[in-house]
Amino acid sequence: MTNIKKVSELAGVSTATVSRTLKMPDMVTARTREKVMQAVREAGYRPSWLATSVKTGRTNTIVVLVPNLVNPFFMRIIGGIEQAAQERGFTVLLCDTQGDSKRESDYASMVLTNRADGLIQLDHSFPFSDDDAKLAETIPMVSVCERIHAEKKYPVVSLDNYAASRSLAHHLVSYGHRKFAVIVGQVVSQIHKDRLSGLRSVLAEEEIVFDENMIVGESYSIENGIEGMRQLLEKTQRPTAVICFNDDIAIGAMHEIHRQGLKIPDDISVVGFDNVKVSAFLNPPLTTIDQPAYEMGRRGMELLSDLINTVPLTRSSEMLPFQLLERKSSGPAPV
Amino acid sequence: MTNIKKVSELAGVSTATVSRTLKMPDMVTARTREKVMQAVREAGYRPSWLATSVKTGRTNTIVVLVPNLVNPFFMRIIGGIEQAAQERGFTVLLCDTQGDSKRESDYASMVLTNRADGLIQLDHSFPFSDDDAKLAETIPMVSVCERIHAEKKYPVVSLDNYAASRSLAHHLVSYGHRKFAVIVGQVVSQIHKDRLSGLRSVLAEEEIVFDENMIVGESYSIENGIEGMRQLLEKTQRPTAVICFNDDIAIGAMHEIHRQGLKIPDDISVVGFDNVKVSAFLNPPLTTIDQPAYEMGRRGMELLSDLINTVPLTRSSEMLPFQLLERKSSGPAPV
DNA sequence: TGTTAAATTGTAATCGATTACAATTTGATG
DNA sequence: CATCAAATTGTAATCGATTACAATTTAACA
Repeated sequence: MTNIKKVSELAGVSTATVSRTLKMPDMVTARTREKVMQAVREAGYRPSWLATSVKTGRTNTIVVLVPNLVNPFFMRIIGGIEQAAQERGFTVLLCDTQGDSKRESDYASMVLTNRADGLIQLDHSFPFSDDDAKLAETIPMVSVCERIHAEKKYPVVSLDNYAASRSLAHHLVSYGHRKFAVIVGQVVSQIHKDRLSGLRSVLAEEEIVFDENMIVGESYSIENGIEGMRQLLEKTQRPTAVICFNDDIAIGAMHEIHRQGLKIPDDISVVGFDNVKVSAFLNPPLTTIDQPAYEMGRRGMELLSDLINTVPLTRSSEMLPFQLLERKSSGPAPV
Repeated sequence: MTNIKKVSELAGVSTATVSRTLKMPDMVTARTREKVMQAVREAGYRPSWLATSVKTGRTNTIVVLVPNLVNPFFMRIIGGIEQAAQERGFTVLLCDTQGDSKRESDYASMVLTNRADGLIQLDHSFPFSDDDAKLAETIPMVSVCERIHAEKKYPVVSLDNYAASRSLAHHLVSYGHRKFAVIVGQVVSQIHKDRLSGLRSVLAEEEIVFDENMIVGESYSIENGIEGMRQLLEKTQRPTAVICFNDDIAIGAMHEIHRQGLKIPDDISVVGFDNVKVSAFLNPPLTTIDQPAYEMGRRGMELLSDLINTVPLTRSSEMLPFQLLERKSSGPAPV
C-alpha cells in the first residue's frame, strides 16, 4: 500500500507537507507543490479515507433506512437524497431493513460507531424501543414520510396525507360514487390515520354512509391488493370506488378485478397513492396522488446536513404539496 | 464521545484489556470480564468502527455499482448480494451510477481509498478507460450480468442469454409466428449480441426470414418501449410477435399497442426478459424469461468474498439457469 | 547588509482502536 | 514453601492520516 510516508520520502519532504499539498494547496510553494504532485502521481497515491475520517471525526456518510428497496416510490425519495448528498459531499449508505427491527437498530447504530454522521428514516417503526429512543436523541436524524411517536425530537418531512386523501375522495364523489371501500397498507402509522380521517371527513360532509367493513388490507404489496379486492368482491354490497393506500395495492386490486371479469372504471373505479412510474402505463392508467418524492428526499437531506453541521434549523417539520393525477382508472359510478 | 480509554479508566484496567474483553473474551478472567462489561454498559461504549478498520486494514464493506436503482430486476440481484454479504459479515454500499461514467470511477475508487474491500459491478461499462482497467486488476472485483471487455480479468456471473433468447423464439415459433420484431435496450453490450444471435439462430433453423429493420430501440426503459412500438406499428408489414429485451420495454410496448386499439395477444404477442414483479399482474400478464436474479447476486457475493479473503477460486465464470414463464401476453399468431 | 515580520516547512502529538512484547500474577509441583 | 511454567495483564508501538507548535526560510524595509 502506498501511504503518505512513502510519498513524502519520494518527494523529499515531510508528511505534513504532503498532507497540506493535497488539502490546502495554497499553503505550499509552487515548487514543492510540483514535487509532491509528481511523487503522488508516481506512487499512485490516494489518501486513506479511513485514516482521514478517524482523525477528523467525520465520515461524510449518512445512513438511509428503507423499509423496502424494491418499491420505486422509495427509490424516488432516495434519488432526491442522493442528489442533495452529492452536492454537500456526503455518501449515502442505503440499508434495506425489510421491516426487520433488529436490522434497523443494527444499521441505526452505525452512527454511534463512527461509521456515519447521520440518519434518514423512511420507515416509521424506528425508534421503537426506549433504547432506540435514547439513541435517536443523541444522533442527527431526520424522518422523511412520518414517524410514529407523538413527541417529535427530530425534523419530519412529509406529505399532507389528510388533504391528499380528501382530494381523492372529492374526485370520486364528483363522479357520483357513494359506495366506498379502502384497501390499506401498514395499519399502525400516522399515514394510515391521516388518510382514513381525510376520507371520513369528506364522506361526512357529503352525508355519505361509510361501512366500516369496507376497510381491508394489511400491507403495501401487490398481493395485499389482490387479497383485499377478493374480500371486497365477496361482500353483498359491492363497492363502486376503491381507494388503495399505495399504487402496488392498486395494481393488485386491478388485477383481481380483471380476473373476475369486471371492467375498470365501468364497474369499479380504482385510485392509488404515490404515482410510481408504471402506474401511468397500466391498462387502464391509474388515477393516483403524485407525491413529490424526489423533493421530499432532497429536503430531508438538506435538513440532515444542517443538523450534522449544527446549523440552527428554522423549521422542524415540513409538509410538501401533492397533486391529484386523474387518469383512466376512475370514472362515473355505474347506475 | 466515550472511547476505550474512558472505559479502561472506569474499569480500572488497561485499554488492551478492554479491547481483549470485547474481541477475545476467553483471554481474560471472568472477574475482569465482569468489571469491563460493567464499565462498557455504564459508559454506553461502542468501539469506533473507523478506528478498528484503520488498524486492521479491513472495512468489511463492499461496493455495488448499479446502473439504475429503480429497476426492480437489479434490486432482486441486490437482495441476493445483501443476503450473502450479511452471512459473511459484510456491509453493502449501494451506488447508483445512472450510467454516468465519472460517478462509476468515483465509486469504484472507494476500494482504493480504503473505504471498501471489493466491488461488484452490475453494469457493463466499467472499466471503460485504461486507467480503470488497471484499477480493475488490482482490486477484488466481480461482475454480475456481464462485462464488455473480452479478456476477463475477474469472475463473471451471468445468465445464458443466448439460450434464453432461443427459448423465447421457440415459444413464439410454436405459436405459428413468422413476423418477428425486437425492441432492444443498450446496444453496446454482450447481452445484446447474445440475445440477438440466439433469436437469429432459431429463425435460421426454422427458415424464417428476419427483416433487420424490425430491430428498434436504444435503452431499457418504458419510454423506449413506447417509442419502439410506435415505430414498429408504422411499418407496412406489422409484426405479430415482439421480443422486448427487458420487462420495462415490454410494459411500454403493451401500453402503446393498447393505445392504438390493438389486442394482446390476439393481434400481437409481446414477450420480455427479467420477470420483474409487476409483470405477472399486468393486463394481460407478461410472458417473460425469469432470471435467477437473487441467486446471481448471492453467487457474485460469494465469489467476491473469496477473492477478498484470497481463497483460490475454483471457477472464474458461471452461468445460471433461466426459466421461460408462459403467460397471457403471447398466443397464436393471427391468421 | 542587517533586522524583523511573514511565509513556508518540519517535528511530533493525536485520533481510537489493536497487538507484539514485557511484566506480573496465578497455580501446579516437588 | 520455593520454583517454574502458564495464564493474565500492562506498556508502548502501530495503523495512516491531520495539525498545533516549533523551526527555518524568504521577503521587505531601513
